[in-house]
Amino acid sequence: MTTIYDVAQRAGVSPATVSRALSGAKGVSEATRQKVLAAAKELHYSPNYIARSLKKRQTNTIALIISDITNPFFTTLARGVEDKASEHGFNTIFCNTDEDPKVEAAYVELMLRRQVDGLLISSCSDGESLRLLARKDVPVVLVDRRITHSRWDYVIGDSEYGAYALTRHLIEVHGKRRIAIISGPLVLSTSRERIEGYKRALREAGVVLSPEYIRVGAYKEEFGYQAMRELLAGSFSVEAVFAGNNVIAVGVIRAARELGVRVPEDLALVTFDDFDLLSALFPFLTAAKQPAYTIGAIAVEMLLERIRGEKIRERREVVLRPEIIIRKSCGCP
Amino acid sequence: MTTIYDVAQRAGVSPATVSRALSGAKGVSEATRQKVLAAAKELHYSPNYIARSLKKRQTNTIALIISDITNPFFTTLARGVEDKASEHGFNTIFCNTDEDPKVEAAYVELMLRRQVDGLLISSCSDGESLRLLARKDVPVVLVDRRITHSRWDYVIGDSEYGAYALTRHLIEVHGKRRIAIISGPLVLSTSRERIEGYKRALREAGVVLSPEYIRVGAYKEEFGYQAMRELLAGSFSVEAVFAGNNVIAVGVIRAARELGVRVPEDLALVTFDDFDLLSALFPFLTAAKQPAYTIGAIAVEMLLERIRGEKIRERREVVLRPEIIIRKSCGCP
DNA sequence: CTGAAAGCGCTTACAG
DNA sequence: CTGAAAGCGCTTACAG
Repeated sequence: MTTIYDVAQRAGVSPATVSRALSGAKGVSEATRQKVLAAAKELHYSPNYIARSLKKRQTNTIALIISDITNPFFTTLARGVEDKASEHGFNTIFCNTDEDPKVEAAYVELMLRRQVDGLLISSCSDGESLRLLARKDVPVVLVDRRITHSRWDYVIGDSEYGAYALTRHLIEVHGKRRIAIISGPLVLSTSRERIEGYKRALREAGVVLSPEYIRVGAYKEEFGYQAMRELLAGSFSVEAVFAGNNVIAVGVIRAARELGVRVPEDLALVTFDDFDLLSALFPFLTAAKQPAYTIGAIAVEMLLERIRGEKIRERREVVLRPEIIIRKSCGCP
Repeated sequence: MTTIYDVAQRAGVSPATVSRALSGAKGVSEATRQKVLAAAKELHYSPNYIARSLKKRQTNTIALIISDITNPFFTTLARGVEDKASEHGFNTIFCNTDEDPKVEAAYVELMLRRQVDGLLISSCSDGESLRLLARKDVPVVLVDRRITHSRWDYVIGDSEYGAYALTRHLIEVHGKRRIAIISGPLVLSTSRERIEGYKRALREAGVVLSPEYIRVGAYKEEFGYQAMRELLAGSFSVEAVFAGNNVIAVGVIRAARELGVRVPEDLALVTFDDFDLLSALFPFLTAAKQPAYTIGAIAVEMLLERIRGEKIRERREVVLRPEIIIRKSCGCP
């Protein structure tokens, strides 16, 4: 491996000068710079960023901790993160927690050891596994899910609004009353806020439902499936379902299909998060589509500001309104 | 930041001993180890992996260079990579090239500077942009796309077989003859091999077509769209289309829809790569589904073997057969 | 079993 | 403008 010393020798200058010339620092004469550049080229010199990172205490790397890159919402968010980060010379390490707080905590610990300059986190807990992070002063921006009692900036979609709009649509346009919600766990802000929005729409319409209509579990396909089966098996005569997110929606559809329940004829369905490609091919699901790419891109910008050490005292809270896309699954033509 | 020196002082031993105790090396007495562990804990010591990487000349990091994480095939492949890599204590840096060789070359260069221990690459060129890599002896495993004249291991799907099976299905089961292919660029092995498979099926069936039925372009939605429009506008009376990959298929469907051409009634469609979620919800597209997750996982294992320096002389060529999933878009009930 | 010392490949005050 | 020197935080022969 050729180092800065080899280049220095070849160019007949000191390593310090090579470093300056290569980094484009000013105090270097043009002649020297050319000599160094030529030597570096001849030797196919490639600087070692690990050494630089150690010295500068900056790695130009950020971590993105999410539940699953395979979830289209996170895929798009991740792309937004990668694009914006690399635009600024940062690379991104991706971590999938599969909604397991233990895995999340382990990844956070590992990323800290790797000296990432900052972290983007969609936490699968209410911050419990992030307690060790709170003690450090490494920059963090929360994405998709906020943690109320933390001081970190966040960029999220407006869950309350999306849920409200979706539920209200079912009530007003389609005259549904018996609307169930199949929600993620209450430790997550998205779940709580979507339930709030759902409740507000019902309240405004004067609909009173048994608590059984609210199913709280996990953002997992299997939970959507189970919950839907239970709802269909019970004597609730559910007319419509609000799936807490796209993964749950998949389970809901599977359950409905198995039981011969047709969507939307027998059961109206609305959901959070869109499936981009699917919707391009088969515009079917009525959904609250969050600006996933933008969430990722904005989060990176905010993180980089913190990394640069810009003095921003207050916690920044960015809440982006989802787009309500009316298609067929709710019963619209 | 607390370092190994702080821990050493606290434990009343030398930094060398701390290093040994923490790394679990053997030559350390149990008593000393406990003292060190206790001191490390009290001080919330977190080892700096950058320093370790510099010394050990190993970063435990690999790079995954693909065209677009947003493409479901690569999303799943990436998940396979991340799972397998982290299982072995490696982290993954993701790079999206958007099929631009310049971007690819820049990423490769950058990853080398970052001292990744190895690279997984789905190259968007025929290796041109990887020329500088060929000179180094950093481990590389090609995924999804092979480069014939290189010495690197690869893990890919069997494009020739998949294309053959798909085309043959159109001919034998549906009696189609006028089958067009909308293919990616010829610099990519996947394109060439899919065209080969397509041609073999036609040849065996004694079908002779004008070269106009073969459209070569890019793995881009826009190209699928344009090519489909041209095919439909011409006097080819195309009965069926083989879309070179999933992205092209999306463009094909958009074009057909715009022109009021129904799939499969007016036009049969088969494609490479499945859309996992979409297919779970709407089983419609007949496709050659490549084992994307497995491709990623196997590629990592092979890469790690190279990184460990295991002496494997020959180039390893893993070709995984895609599953032919017959659904409705080809005309099957 | 333990420690002193060198070194991984850079950057950057400090002098001149 | 240029160089000698120190140091980033580890690991690991080499001694003892």
